[in-house]
Parts: sequence; structure tokens; C-alpha cells
Amino acid sequence: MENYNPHDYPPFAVTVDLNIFTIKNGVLSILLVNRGEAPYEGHWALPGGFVGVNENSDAAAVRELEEETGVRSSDFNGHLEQLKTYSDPNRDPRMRVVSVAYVALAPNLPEPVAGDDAADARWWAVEDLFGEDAPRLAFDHATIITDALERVKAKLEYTTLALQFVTEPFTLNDLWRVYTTVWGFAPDLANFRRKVLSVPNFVSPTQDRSTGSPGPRPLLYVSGDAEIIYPPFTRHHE
Amino acid sequence: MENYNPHDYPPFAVTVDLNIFTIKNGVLSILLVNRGEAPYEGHWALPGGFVGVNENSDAAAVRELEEETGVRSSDFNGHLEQLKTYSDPNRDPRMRVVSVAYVALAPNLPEPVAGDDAADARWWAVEDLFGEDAPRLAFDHATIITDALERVKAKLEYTTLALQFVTEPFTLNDLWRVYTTVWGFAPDLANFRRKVLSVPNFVSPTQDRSTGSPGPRPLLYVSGDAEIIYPPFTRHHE
DNA sequence: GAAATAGTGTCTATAAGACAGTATAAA
DNA sequence: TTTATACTGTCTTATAGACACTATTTC
Repeated sequence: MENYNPHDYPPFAVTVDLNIFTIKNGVLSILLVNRGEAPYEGHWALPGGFVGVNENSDAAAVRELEEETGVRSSDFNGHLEQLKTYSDPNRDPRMRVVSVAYVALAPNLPEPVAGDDAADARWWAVEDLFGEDAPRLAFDHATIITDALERVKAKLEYTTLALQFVTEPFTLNDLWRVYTTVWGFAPDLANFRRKVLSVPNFVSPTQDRSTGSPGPRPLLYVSGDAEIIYPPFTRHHE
Repeated sequence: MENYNPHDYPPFAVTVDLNIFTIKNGVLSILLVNRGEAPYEGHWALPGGFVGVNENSDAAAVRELEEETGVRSSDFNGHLEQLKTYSDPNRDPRMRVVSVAYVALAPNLPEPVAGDDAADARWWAVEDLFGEDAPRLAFDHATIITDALERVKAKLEYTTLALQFVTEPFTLNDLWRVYTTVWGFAPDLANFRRKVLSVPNFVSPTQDRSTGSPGPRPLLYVSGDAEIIYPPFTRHHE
């Protein structure tokens, strides 16, 4: 490293890949783009793109999020965090690409915008990605999505991240449905209410009640400032 | 991305940086190298190096671990995991470098081996890194070390990672001292014993007892296969 | 015997799990 | 009136925290 000649070290392309999750009609969904060209033409891939010369990977992720969802970053009120970096030498047959993967969560994102290299972009139900008629996934994106899903499930245990999936104001049942949807099983609703209300500043009640569905009018809440759930609200481990 | 001309995307160097922790004489310590050249000449830096053309970042981290500690990867019985990727455009003034940071834990590593670009390499007590007479740290490595420390502290709560800091056979007090050292406070020893012994396969007893210190001969244990502590053994959160 | 350490026991507070049961509103 | 939903309450069990106490060994 005496001289900084490019031949001293291998050059890499660096990209970001985004796992953008939302809950559409009670179904946990992820945004994927259909690749319009080789390699993996016709396969589905995570949205993403190259990190620019004058931005870090966080900024690149915000930029791509905006480009793919059409939501301006100033209007984006969800959550974005780095997941993990994937760097296998042959993960992209064209060249050496290191990808910094991100997880984004947001409520009710609009229908996606297809980008330059994408023939199509749409929300996929997560449960449809790994079953019988699963779409073909490009690159190592199946692995990335699996890791991202586990991250989201785990973070619901000890953070208030579930709030990112609901729009204010919401009912406690709305929040409970988030846990049910993401975890794939329903925690006891009565115990769930007790837990959420016992965490200081997880949610705060409003003066209003919802209407429409049969039954009593449920109280509406807004998000509180708490970020950590302590003690954690754990999933069952057998 | 129609053509793969290098001018279509910015070229990056990709490195790994290793947070190698061990407990020396009851003190949580991290391996740092003193930089022998600009930039940050004379500052202390995390050991690391470039990711090679035909390896992924995990392999590069294993290779660097071996080079810096002198421990062959086949003999390395500690723990290595990816932490986070750091990519600020100006984190290295020479060129655009993206660094994939790792955390390694091991018991009783030998004195380090200085590499090519390191004038010196030594173990630093973690508590000395951020105090009055703290060494000057190169690049964004102070940030990386802070993140790494928090990762280790957190993982002691819900994984059996503390086992990576002791050599077999060990006493329950040895293991308790790991928690005390890493967390910076002493959990109740009696409750600690109860907790460790209640987690199936966290540790398993041997037939032997230790000797030397005053008091009864403590039973010796070896590591079990469990990786998860459930329910977690939590630090206090006020 | 003093001091240090290993280990056991116990009481209490907290929280989780598993419900039962009641009230309210829409269709 | 039926049904879905929104709560409230309660009993049991699991676990954590605090700490007293005993036993064993070295010096």
C-alpha cells in the first residue's frame, strides 16, 4: 500500500440491494423487480443499484428506495437499516460485485415504479416466494431475502419496529395483526395488549375511536417514542 | 448495465477490518496495529486488508485473522462473524474504500504478529481506548470498535458466545468473570449459576474439580452445543 | 482462625401463558 | 338475535433479583 496504483488491489463494483417490506391487505409483501436482461433475464431480483462516487451505502439505499417506490425520501416515514454484505466472487457472473443489503419497512407503499433495468416491478407475498410456484430469484437474492425476513421477525421481539407497518392512528388489533402476519402465528391477543400497554411510550392513546366494523369502537393510538421493548416480547422457542 | 465497461460504475477497493477481542488477565482487550505510514501514521488501527479476487469477505477475514494473530485457521477455535459495512466516501483519504467489519472472539490469543504495513501490533485494554490517555485511532475505527463492543455485549445476552472467551475446562466462576468483564458490572453470581445451569446444553460438567485457590474445589465444565440462551440472560436496562 | 471461594436455599416481585367472561356495535 | 370485535380479569407458572447461609480449602 505504498502506492495507490489500482493494480495493487482488485477493483470491485459496490451495490446496494433493498428488501422493502410492507403489509398489503394483511399479507407480508416484498418488492421485487423482474430482470429485463441477462444475466437472470426474467428472474426476480431485489431492487438496488450502484453506490455512487460521492455517497455512502446508506445514501445509496435511500436514493434507490426513492427511485423504486416513487416515495421521496423526505416523505418516507418508514425504517431503513443495513442488513449484511454479500461478497461471493461469483454472485454476479459479469463482474465482481459486493452488495450491501438493506431492510426497509413501510406501511402502504404505492405500486412500484419499474426502473431502467427492470421489465416489471411488483409486490410479492413473502409466503409465495419459497413454495411450489415460487418465482425464480436472481443472483443470491433468495439467501438475502431469507436473512432479511429473519431480521425483521427478530426485531419485532425487542424493538417497536412493528409500528413501521401501520399508519396512524391505529388500533391495538392493527398492531397485533402485524405481529401475526410477520411471525406467521397469532400471539394471544389479551396478553399482547397487556404487553404493549406495559411498555412505556410504545403507543399513546388518542381521544378517538375507530368505526365501521361490528363490535365496540376500538380506541385509536399513535406511535410513541420508545424504540426498545424491554423485557422483550418473545416468540415461542420450543 | 448493458455493457460492463468499468467506466459505467465507480471502482472501489474492498477491505475487511477485524475487531479481535480476547480477555487477557481479566481485561477485555482488542488487537490493534500501529500504522507505519501515512495516512494516520502513528495512529492505531484495526487489523485488516484487501479482499482478494477469488475470495469472499468471510474468507478474507479468516485469512487476515491468521496473518495477524499467527493462529492457523484450522487451529482457531473462536468465533468470527460479520459486523457491518462502512462506506463513507472520505473514510480513507487515499481512495474509495469500503470496509466490511468483522468481530472475532477467542480465548488467550498469543502476542500478535506485526504485518507489512504495521509498525507495531499489540493488545489494548478496551477501557483504555476511550479515556484520558486514549490512543489516536485511525480512519473511522473508533466508530467501528464502538459498534463491535455493543454487538459483543448484546450477544452475551441471548447467545452462548461467552464460551468463546474461556478455555476448557472452565469453572462457572470463569464464565461469570467473562460476563463481568465484558458488561462492566457483575451480575449476581448465584443467579448467574442458576441461569447457566438451567439452559439445556450451555455447559456440561466434567468429573474434575479445579485446585489452587482457597476455598472448595470448583467443578470444571466444558462447553455444550447450545448456541441460544432462551429466555435471554439480560443486562439491566433502567 | 481468617479469608477467599464454591455452592445451596429461599423469599419476593414480575411477567408470561392460558384462558374465561363481559360489553358493544353492525348486519 | 346473531356475530364479530374490544376489551377486562384472573389463575397459574416461570423466571429474575436479592440475599442469607453453609461448606471447603489455603494461608
